[in-house]
Amino acid sequence: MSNYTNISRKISQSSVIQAIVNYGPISRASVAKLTGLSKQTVSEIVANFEVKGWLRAVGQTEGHIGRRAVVYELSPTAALIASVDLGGAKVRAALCDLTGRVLFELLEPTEPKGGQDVVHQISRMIRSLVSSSGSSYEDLHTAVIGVPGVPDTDTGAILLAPNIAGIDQINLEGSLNQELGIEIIVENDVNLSALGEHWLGDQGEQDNLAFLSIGTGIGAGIVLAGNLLRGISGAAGEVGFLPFGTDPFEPESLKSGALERAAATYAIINNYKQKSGQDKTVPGVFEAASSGDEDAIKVLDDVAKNIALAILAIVSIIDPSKVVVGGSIGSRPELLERIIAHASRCFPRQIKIEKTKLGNHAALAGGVATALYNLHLSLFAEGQDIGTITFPPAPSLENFKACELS
Amino acid sequence: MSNYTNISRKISQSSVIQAIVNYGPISRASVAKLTGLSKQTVSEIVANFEVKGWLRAVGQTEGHIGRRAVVYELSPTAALIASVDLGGAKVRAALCDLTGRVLFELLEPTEPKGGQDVVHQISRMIRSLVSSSGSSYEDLHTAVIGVPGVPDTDTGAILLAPNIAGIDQINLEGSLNQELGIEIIVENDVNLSALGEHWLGDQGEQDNLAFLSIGTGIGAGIVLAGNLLRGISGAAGEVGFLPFGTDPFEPESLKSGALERAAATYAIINNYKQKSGQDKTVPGVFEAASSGDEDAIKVLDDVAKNIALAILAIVSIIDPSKVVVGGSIGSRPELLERIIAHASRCFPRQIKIEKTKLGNHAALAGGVATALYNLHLSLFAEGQDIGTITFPPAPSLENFKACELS
DNA sequence: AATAAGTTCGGTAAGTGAACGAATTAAAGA
DNA sequence: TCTTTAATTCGTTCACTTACCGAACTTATT
Repeated sequence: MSNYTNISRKISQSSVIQAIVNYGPISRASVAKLTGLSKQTVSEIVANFEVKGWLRAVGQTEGHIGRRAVVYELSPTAALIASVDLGGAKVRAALCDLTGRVLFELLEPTEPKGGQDVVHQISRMIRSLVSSSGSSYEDLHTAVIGVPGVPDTDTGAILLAPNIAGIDQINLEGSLNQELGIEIIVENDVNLSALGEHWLGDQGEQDNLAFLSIGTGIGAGIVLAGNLLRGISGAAGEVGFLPFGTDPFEPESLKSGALERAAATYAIINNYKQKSGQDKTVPGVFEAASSGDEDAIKVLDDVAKNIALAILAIVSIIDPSKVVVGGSIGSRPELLERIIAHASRCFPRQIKIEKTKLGNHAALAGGVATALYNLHLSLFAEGQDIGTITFPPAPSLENFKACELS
Repeated sequence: MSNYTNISRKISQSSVIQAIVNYGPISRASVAKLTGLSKQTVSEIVANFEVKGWLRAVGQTEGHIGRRAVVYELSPTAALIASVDLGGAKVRAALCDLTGRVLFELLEPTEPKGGQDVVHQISRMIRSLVSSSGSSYEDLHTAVIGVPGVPDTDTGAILLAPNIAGIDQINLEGSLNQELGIEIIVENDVNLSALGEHWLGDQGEQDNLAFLSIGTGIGAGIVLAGNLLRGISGAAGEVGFLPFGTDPFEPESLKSGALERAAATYAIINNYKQKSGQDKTVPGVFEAASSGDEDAIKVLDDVAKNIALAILAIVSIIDPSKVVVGGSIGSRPELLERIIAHASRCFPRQIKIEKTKLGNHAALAGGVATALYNLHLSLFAEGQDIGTITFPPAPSLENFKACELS
């Protein structure tokens, strides 16, 4: 209740947990040294958490002079979290433990009826994951849902997601919360991808990154000071509207965005048809380019040039540590090469442009990071924003690539 | 020393001061309600600060049921701060009290010899301001210096400031600290202007703003979540390199920036000469345009169009609550009109574009905000980043326009 | 014997709730 | 109209709780 009673304890608890999470199995004495707390305080806090099941003793040190130390770690199965990547074509869901390790993963085609049917599909998948894991459903704490659109925080609807029918007509967060009875966090998939790349990429080194997704549409997720940049109306990273590639003053650009008209799926198909007269899919154009088709090469080079300009704009304005490029089109290495070549010719400093490390698992990983962050905040700091909560350390990259279904 | 001993008190102290600063003369009982602390705790903290001279009783409530309350306020003269705007042509310096009120202001031409001579000039101006105020020099706590370049945090030199000779060869912060014996904060002037506009503009409503300065060069200051966005190499807001107006792939654009080549002082003079064959200053071109000179109108319209595209890029990427335009060129109302007209034709949402409210006092006001923030942090939270420190409320706008020398 | 881990004990800082005294206004009654 | 009483708020005092630390001590190793 009181201001005082808790805040000091919360800070101490939080730093103890941070130390244990970050420095693996560790003795209470070492935690005391790391945190600056006294040995008794650490012992008391650890004892409390051990009783509640969040921490467990896992062994003893050996080989050092002096008494052996009992080492503790976060009890991984004390809670479960679910991360779901809801796409226009596929739903990907993962069940993870408290350390972020993926226990089980599921991939299904998205329920074509959309709307409430998708809600049922997601909750069915999550329940099925929990039962395969053999855990109690009670242990499931949070689910993060990545969506290809803009979540409206007031209504819970997902706006600007043309690929999922009726998703702008329902309260996704509310419905899922009702069906699953756990905390639900809904976030844009590109934003989650940015967090995922940041979490598994260079967390600790830099707290700063831009993720550029190029596929059916173009969007960017921006991580600043470890947090997502959302903007005043949730539209930060709407780089599809950057004025490159097509005339931004044309009425058409006001609808779909000048850059999106010049560098996403539709543009590649269209531009190739205009040049060559042939109908080809996006992979088809890439294939044609690699076998020497001049028209295809020109089309892709134009895309690369416009993406390079977009990256230049991002870098000029926010100066991130690096730009990670992903999405079905963006992860093509032959495109990335060209992007880097163009970008290096129009910016005075070196820009770090990299391919996504996580591929189509980026949003899923970002969801796990978000859920873990949230869970740590609510469990160990009890909602107090202490300002020093960091993401728990990321598990290995491979962890998120176990399920290599397209 | 201990983690515990201080942090709780610091948080309490900080919230008490915040309440008093934000809610003007206020009784201890009200502070207790606002902060959630108990009355005794508040009394104790207020008593401590009153002894030290930071707070003072200023009267009693009257007319309400119940016992009269003694109301307290921040003692304005308990400390002084200085804000200096070091420009290529002029040095502007202001002395302010703890509430941010400007006590005295000075304006001088910048010492043309540059380097260490500028250091002497600044410290002489600050000392002279303090003696005119009749205060003791001991009361001066912090000076913030706004500079037209990038402060190098390692060496203390100011990079990319061609208008002040030798300023990249000296340690500005170190030298001033040695001459004045107080804390010195050196910051880019556009960044300070952004903070200033934010502080006096819509602080409280939105914690989010972009300031675009167009003059000899082009730069932007970006405030996100109430803080300056600096970027990984301190280059956030380097919008002069945005690829608009001239070909970004030309080698010349790598030096001075594509947009800067198309929309700053030099571009206006040059483009007008190319079109008309005549040499005119920037004010000359503006005058010609207003009296119907077609060439001048075209030149300025091109500038406006390119600025509009830059604003579009900023808005697409960071989605600020508004974009404030300033600088010697940017504050021209006839230009702003055109910028707004162009911008509204190429972005789907309404963009709030406004003229600077503070004019050439923006950087000065930003310096005051920075100094106050810093002072509050060090005095009342004793350096602990509690995460909830906000800027003290801004005084009236007019406060910063007292001295209307150009 | 030296060293480190972990516990026990006494003491301090900070903060709370409840009770109380002080000061004031509003309203009821003479 | 004047006086008394009730209601209300401000601010302090007091007893108690929580959280933490340092030092001394026990335990278990090399």
